Amino acid sequence: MQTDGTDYAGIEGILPWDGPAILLLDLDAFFASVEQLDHPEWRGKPVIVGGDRERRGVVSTCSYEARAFGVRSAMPSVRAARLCPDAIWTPGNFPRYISLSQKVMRIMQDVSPRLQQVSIDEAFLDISPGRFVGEHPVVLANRIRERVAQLGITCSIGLGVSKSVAKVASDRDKPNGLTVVFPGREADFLAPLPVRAMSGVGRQAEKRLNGLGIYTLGEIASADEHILNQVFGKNAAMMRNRCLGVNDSPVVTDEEVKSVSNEMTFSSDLTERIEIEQSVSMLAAKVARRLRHKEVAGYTVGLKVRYADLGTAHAQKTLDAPVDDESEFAPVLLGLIDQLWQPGIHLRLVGVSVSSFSRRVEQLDIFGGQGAALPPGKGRDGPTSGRTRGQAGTRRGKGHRALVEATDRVKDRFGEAAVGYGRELRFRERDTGTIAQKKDDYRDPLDPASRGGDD
DNA sequence: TCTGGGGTCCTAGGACCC
DNA sequence: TCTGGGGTCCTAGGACCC
Repeated sequence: MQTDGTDYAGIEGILPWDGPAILLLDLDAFFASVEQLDHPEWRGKPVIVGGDRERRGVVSTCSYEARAFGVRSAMPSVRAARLCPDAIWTPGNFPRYISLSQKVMRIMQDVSPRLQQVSIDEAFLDISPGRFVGEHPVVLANRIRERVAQLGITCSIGLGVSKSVAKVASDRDKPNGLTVVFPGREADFLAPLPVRAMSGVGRQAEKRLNGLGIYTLGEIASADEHILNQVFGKNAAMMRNRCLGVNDSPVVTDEEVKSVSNEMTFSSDLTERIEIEQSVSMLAAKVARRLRHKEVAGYTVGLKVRYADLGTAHAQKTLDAPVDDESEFAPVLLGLIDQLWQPGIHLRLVGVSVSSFSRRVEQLDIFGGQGAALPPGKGRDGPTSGRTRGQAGTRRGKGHRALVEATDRVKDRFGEAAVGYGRELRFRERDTGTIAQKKDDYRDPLDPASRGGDD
């Protein structure tokens, strides 16, 4: 156990903990650790998850053995391959990661219900002594660490009086570390650390702070107000408080999703309008399917592109009704292409998003759902009427909606590649070449004529 | 070194309304 | 007739996080 400098080992049950106790758990090199757990022959060796050593892409996660060669997350795959030529590369197994992540989250929830999952491998837990929690925070942190270890992976934990202290603490001792900052010791713990150690200080802010002669969190804490305003804008006071270690935002459970997006970088740039339209249609179908899975629909659709020079641009449009069906919003996206692209321009990435999941519909629904602006079919048709699910599709009638839902079910059972509308399928043939190869055993489960004789 | 993919939040200008 | 100011929505871009 690392602490703020005092040797607290062995006295955790004796020294009382005054005030809030927030824990941050971070799974060590999570994806790579799971791969080493599942492939014993990879243990002790450099493993890289993500990317592809020959193609455009970056490292998602790498094992500690690979880090010894200088490989890091977000590093271009080509560079990682040069630094560590003998690494084992794997594309990753996301269903497996999700399942293991859920087990970790359940372990944490056994300790306290006040869990805030930040990402697949990271979560805050409020273990303040009181209503839900009786035991000493350090005892609980150690118990969580032991139970996670029983799953075959390790985690690093930071414990302190606030989320930002816990977060910074969790980074101090990796992997498999526990760093405790006892109440009252926050300022001393944070002061000597470089500005980048604080969450919310990225490359740009670091550069500006350094330019103003500020290098440590302690210097942020004591900087002039106008200096901090210059760098952090309206967040200036919050950042100073974070650097002092005083309480910041609470642990928030059940945060709702605000947007859903998918994007794709192509192995070679897109130059033709038809290719761009096909990619937009394919991404729209993916986003729509995720929206339906989450049972949300959004008013705003967005198109994003990245040019050959890596500059990006966006265009968006807000619709009159929320959408979760690509046949409703893909045409809008196709119309946005002209704002971002002209013949002769090379695109290396295309992205599609849907956001603004709830707005005036709910407000109008409070008064009976009879607003003139609402398309037919909206109103009090059940507990989900306020959530916008299925509303966009009603304009096309029940038959279309039924087809969409049947298609979703087929994809749930047979995978994403099993079904595709014309455009989407042609695009995949062209981009990957894999669908074409698989054509021999391709069966459209919705079309009896193409069904095999195996049932 | 030549940069993925999924997100959240903030800023700032313009349109529009009162 | 040419004007203030506040509020909200929409849009585009960018910083930051994992």
